[in-house]
Amino acid sequence: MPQPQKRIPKSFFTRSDVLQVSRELLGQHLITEIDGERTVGRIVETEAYHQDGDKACHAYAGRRTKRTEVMFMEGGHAYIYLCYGIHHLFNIVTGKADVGSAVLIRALEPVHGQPLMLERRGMERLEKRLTAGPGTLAQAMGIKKAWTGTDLTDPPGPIWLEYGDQIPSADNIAESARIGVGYAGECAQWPWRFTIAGNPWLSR
DNA sequence: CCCGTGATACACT
DNA sequence: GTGTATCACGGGT
Repeated sequence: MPQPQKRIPKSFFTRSDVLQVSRELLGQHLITEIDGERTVGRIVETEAYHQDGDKACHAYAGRRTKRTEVMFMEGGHAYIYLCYGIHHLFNIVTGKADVGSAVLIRALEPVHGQPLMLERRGMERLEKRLTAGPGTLAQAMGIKKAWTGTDLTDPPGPIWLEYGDQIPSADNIAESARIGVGYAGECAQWPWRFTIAGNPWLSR
């Protein structure tokens, strides 16, 4: 028996509805492999960003800069940037080329490689703060800013996504306002944050 | 509540 | 080219 195709294909990410992609990313697995060491996390919290009308989006109104250029790549690429001088934030670009939209991964449930994640975070014991937040999960997974622009669907990459085995039903997906975007005026209140309701690994 | 941290974006020479 | 306000955070008080 051949193994089922587990890696999430490009067609998943190139769809134009970033809200739908954000919802469907819940329950999927984010995987990194560095020097043969693999870490796996189940996505439990996402946020959507889109250039059209969304003032919280770095690509708002089609604004292209050196940093945001990768947001205009075809869906399925990584957009990684440094926030507040310390934290690497990992996003997945969505949609067609030349449209700036992406999904921020905000929290993971550790699935595999917890000892290495703990080491990267300088922690002794498994507790929520290991991966509950976009900056901490990037550190736990060993995500590097140099990976921005990487094609997440092109093996063998250091980072990719696979279908998870526990996908939440629509009833178990909660929507709320995005975190930390108060500067974006009325857009800050849009319910573009998606979580697996009640999951213990959520941020905040 | 407070603040470290450094890249980035953009205004202005 | 240079100055500087800002930031999709996290940890501690």
